[in-house]
Amino acid sequence: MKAEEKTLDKRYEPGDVEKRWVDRWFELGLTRAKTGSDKPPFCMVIPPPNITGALHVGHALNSTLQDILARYKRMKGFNVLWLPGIDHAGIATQNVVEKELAREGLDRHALGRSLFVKRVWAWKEKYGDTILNQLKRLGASCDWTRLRFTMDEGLSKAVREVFVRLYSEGLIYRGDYIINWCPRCHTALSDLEVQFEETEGSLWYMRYPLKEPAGGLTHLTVATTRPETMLGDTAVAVNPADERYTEAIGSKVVLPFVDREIPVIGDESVQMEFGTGALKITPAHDFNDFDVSARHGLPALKVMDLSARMNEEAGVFAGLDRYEARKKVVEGLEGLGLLEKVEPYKVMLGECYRCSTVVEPTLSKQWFVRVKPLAAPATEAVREGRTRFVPKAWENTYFDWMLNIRDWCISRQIWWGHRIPAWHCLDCHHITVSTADPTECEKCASSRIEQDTDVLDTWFSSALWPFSTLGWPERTEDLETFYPTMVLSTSFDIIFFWVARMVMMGLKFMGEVPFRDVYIHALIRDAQGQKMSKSRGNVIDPLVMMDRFGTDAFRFTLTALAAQGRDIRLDEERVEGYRNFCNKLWNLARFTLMNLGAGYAEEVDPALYNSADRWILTRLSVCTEEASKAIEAYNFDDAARALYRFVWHELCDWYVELSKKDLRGENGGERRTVAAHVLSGVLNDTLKLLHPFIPFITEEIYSYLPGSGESIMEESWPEPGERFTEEAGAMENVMEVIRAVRNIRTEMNVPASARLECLCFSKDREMRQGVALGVDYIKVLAGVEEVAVKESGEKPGDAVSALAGSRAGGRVLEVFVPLGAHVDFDVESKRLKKNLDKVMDEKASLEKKLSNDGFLKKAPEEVVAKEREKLRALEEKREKLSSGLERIKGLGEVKG
RNA sequence: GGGCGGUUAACUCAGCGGUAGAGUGUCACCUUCACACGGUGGAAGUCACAGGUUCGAAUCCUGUACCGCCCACCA
Repeated sequence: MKAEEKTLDKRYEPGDVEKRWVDRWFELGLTRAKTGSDKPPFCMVIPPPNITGALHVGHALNSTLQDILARYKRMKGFNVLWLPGIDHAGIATQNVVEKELAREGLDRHALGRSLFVKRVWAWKEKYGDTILNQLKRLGASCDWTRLRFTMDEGLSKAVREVFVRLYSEGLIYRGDYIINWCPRCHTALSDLEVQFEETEGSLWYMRYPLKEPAGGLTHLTVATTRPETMLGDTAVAVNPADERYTEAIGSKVVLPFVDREIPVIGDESVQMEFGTGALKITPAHDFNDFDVSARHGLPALKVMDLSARMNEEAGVFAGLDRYEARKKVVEGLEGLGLLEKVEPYKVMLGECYRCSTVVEPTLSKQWFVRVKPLAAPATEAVREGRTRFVPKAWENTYFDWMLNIRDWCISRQIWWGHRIPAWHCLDCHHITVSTADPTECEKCASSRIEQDTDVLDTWFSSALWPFSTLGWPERTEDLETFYPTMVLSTSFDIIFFWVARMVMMGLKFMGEVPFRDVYIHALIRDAQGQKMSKSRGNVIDPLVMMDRFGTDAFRFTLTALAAQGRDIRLDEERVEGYRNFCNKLWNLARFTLMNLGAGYAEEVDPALYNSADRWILTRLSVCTEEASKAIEAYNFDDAARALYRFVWHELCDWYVELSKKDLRGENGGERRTVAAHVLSGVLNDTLKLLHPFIPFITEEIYSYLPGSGESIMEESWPEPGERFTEEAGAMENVMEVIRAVRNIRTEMNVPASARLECLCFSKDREMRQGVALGVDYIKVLAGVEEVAVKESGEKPGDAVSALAGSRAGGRVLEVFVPLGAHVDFDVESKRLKKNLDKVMDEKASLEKKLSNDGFLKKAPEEVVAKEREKLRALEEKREKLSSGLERIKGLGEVKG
């Protein structure tokens, strides 16, 4: 891969380079974690993407940030294990395969369970690694040899072990409860799998006649958003404190259509102000009603089947879909004169997170995890800081949820997933729960046993991810070495689904938190701030971005935008900007390589460094420290920005320009050698610093550098080097002069051909000396032919056509440009006037401040001193400006 | 109904007690031997609004407005 004589293209073309390095890293085994390493361990588990998934920007961001950590820690000398994996994604995958079957005119019932499951496995073999390849393409430096799948053998074992242990401790139970039912997927859903959508609905006021008049009432009017559920009503509830209905409590109403007599009960949960203050109770189809009925020992009556069609209990409505039934019920009531009124009303409708079908709360026999006993230690762990959220604000979200947590419905009526390890005895109905498949009932020894048909919620296996992937329940070396993991990086929307449950399970089964830090990254929106969604058509496809701008550019964009606690608005233009940055880096490398040539030396005596060398080395040292600190604090955006600024605005804009003469050999062979050495050294370190962010281009460039190893991944992370503060400061002053002269040049329309002489004044001796050292640089970079550095107060003599004041290190530095050039007096005097006005303003406010007793007394001394110094400087500046203005006026008149 | 976050240059965002910063865009000039995916220079902001704390507030506190998210069983 070395290309001694190869000349690099002017533009960096990412395509081939990226492919080549993905393969190369794998060949070299550089991303593999070592067993029995004496390096300190650093482990992260990847949030396993769904096998049905394709890489979206969220994955791209999260994986990029984790990759930065992994690469950084590796270079820092850690034994890094970034463990990859994929999730079997129960319902999602089943849906995909069912759709495939539908295209063939089949359905899963036609196939039968075992064939269907085989079919899903086949699908997984074929398409399951799509997203993994996309992650590889993104540069994710996972240990791909340790890839895990939530349904592989080891993990399935862990799932059974956990289920059995929780069951035997009474933390898993089976029972009839009201759950969220998806009538399309035909399965129960956990609370979290239901998404609420505000929908325009109606509030129907319906009259239920009282069996016998009570307290002057002949009927009760109830308000409901779901008239069809009245068929399953088993009571009407009113608030016992509601005087309107006091006498009705204890009496009965007759339910229309079905002529069922149901009691009127008193329950404090009823809001008197809402509707009529009378609430119909449908225990089998409403969460709240279920609770009320439980308090009063009421029966529950299901009136819908698994597809949300009305069942035989619904009498004449049987067989109708719930919405048709709603229409018919309303019409029927109207016919009976029992519909009092209808009001428009906004309802929050629960929808299935997979298929958006409106969920039907249904009474059903399901398996549950009793979470309260698990939640308590999980809350405690975060409170004690054993697990830390970054940004910390998310801890409150976590606590809130833990506090109000409800039992977790873990059974799903689908076929794809971990089947529940419970066997029902057909003779004695005992349930045998076991890690190994039993052959007989553990109670009556009957061999007539059947395994429960339900599978577990996908998140059940995900909850074990941090230890199941490391080999648990075996006590493997990986488990010993890498648990607890160091960081979990994920998005806020799965704090409940996943993070909280991992903490609970980790504490329960490992006795230790699963990770030290939880980094919650930003949510990516489109350029308009809209959430990306297929229906909006505003999805930015990471693969397209990577094709068009290169993976590095895309990664760098995501990183630079990843400020903590804030959403990201992703705009293509940003990616383009960072693509340009990559190109800039590429050309910096080209320039460096072009200049290494014969004079290049590996070692150079530091005593030979000049001011520019020492300046850039100092800046590099500062940048190194900034980047390291920022990564450690998860401020990836700060790190990216610091590096961007350093590369472009310090290294390229200044050092490269400052060193050009040296590199051309115009200042002798020694200078040439030293400059080449410094430039290539700085580039080398810069590449290392950038590598975690933009791995491909840095590897590629690194491979061309003399003395480079097989991969930049094996290099150590740079430590901040020696800083030459004073000399770097002097260099900054020189740069200030250069900028000032350039400024004058442009603003005064000084033609390139004009001879420019420059006079620099300062009272400060050190500054004068510093600038004097940079005279050569000023000449070259500002295009000035003569430079003189004088003590302030000396007469500028005849060189009075113009001047510019500029601040440098809090002191005023002046640059006089002599006659000889064409000078536009009009423009110049305007500029001076403007500057003067600005200075006067600043001065006025400073004077006010300094005449303020409070300020003088309370502000720290150094602040006051600083302000005094500033005022003095301003005063000087003002004098120069006004005298300059006077002189220009005079000249203008003479000339005119 | 609770809770959280946002409001800074045309756009996207940093800054979070000492009178404003970046990138993109824009304007002018530059086909200079790393790069026009480039260079140099410029213009551009009462830091949402109103009060308060402070010698001093974009920055802290209290309200208001508008945007966005999360949670919640008023049917």
